[in-house]
Amino acid sequence: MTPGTPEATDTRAAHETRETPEATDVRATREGTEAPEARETPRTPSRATRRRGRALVDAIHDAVLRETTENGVARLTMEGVARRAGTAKTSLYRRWSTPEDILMEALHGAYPQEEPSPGADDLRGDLVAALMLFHGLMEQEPLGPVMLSCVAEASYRPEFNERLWREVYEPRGGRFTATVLRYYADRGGVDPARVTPVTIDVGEAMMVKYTLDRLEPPSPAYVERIVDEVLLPALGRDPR
Amino acid sequence: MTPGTPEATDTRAAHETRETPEATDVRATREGTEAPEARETPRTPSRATRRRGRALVDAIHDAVLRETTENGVARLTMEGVARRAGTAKTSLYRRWSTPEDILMEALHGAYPQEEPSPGADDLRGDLVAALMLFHGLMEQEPLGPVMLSCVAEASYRPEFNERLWREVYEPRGGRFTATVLRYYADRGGVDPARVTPVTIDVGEAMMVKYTLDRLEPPSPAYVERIVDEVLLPALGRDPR
DNA sequence: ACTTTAAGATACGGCACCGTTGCTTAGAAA
DNA sequence: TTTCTAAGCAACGGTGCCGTATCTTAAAGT
Repeated sequence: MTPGTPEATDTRAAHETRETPEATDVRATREGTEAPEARETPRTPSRATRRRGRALVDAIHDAVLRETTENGVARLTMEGVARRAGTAKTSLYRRWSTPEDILMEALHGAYPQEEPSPGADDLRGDLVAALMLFHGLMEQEPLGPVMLSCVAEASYRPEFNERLWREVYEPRGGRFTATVLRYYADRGGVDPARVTPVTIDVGEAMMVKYTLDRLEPPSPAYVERIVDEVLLPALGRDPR
Repeated sequence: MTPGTPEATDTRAAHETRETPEATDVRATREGTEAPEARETPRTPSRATRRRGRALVDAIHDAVLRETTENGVARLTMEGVARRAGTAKTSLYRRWSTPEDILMEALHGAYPQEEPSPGADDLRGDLVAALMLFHGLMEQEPLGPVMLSCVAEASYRPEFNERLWREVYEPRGGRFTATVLRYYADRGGVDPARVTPVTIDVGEAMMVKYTLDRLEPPSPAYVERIVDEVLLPALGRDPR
């Protein structure tokens, strides 16, 4: 207990007074250092309680997602995530070795696993519902922006793209209009020959393009227009 | 053959021996420094000739585009561009203040300004031609990958997105199927009521989605399928 | 109550990039 | 040729992140 230490902040004082073998000279260095002060990322203050296990991991997942929406995948750093989560870098490195590992895990957990459940005999209604499911995904904070950023990153990093498919998309289903199209094709509501890679993709393609251009998902009315003006005609069921 | 190898130091030697007012001590420091050795970015060797004006700017434009294809917009740095262009940071700061400024200028210059020129009376052929124009854009190195990376960056940076539209897309035309659709709508080949934001966008949307998913543009055959299976039906001209 | 485990705080050397400065020198203009 | 302009080189102090190490301490397990 070296006496005479400035009382500083309570928590810090505890560390300042720790005794090391070569206490004297080392402490001299330490007293010279100033408080680091304001950084870029919001610093979550050290809390009274200390989180462990799931609670901590959840907080970190949340932090990595928010970091990504604000800075993008490419600018993710361990320090940033730690700062945002209000934890120590050490706790991150204990479980993961890169920020992207954390992101993948967070995405896997946050990605919704609902599938569209076509029913009745309402092709149009089921298509709209399927696209609205996709819509909900892109609209929901922070998942929507994060997914956009991931798509962006994936566009010039094949390994990242692969990982995204393997660790997020595929394990989580994520077939939207495809489910509906196959359902009706099997039951004669749609000509199976019309269910092609092109027609399967066109609904989501329109949603993605719209969102990339305007930086926000289309309105529900626009989603219906996609179905009426493109999807149904492509299925040979032009409403006009 | 690798640039930056020790014996390439001839040019540097000239600077080592330069005489400064306080020559002695300053040079002492310098002699202590080692050659920087291999960096991340390919270092273009200092050439015999010294480029100026357009030639230099062109080289820098080229460098920024290649940097972007490899690292993405988010990881652009002045040092990286300078290294790649084989020039000095000083020369960059003389003209631009951020790597993105350079990128915008390079894109503006590199973006093709052709417009589809619909002719004859061949709606299908003109649509395919228009999409193939777009296809050529995405396929051509380094423009395609760069545009993808820009789309990615734009997805979480509204100012960047705005700038892209203002400084690249809009001044360079870049209407593809839209031009064709309006042409035929004016001449009765297509019902004007069918030319909507949705139908105008769907061709490009499919191209973009395909490229984002697979990291390469679709084949010409696939482009034709887009026209046959989606675009024409949406225009009320289902080939079946 | 005591022990074990995991979270947290702090520091460290290293590195890449920042934006700037002082200077040399090649190329173009006079 | 000489003069002027712009390109190039090297260095600087500063910052942010890297990955690791050391030590303290709260929380969970016994």
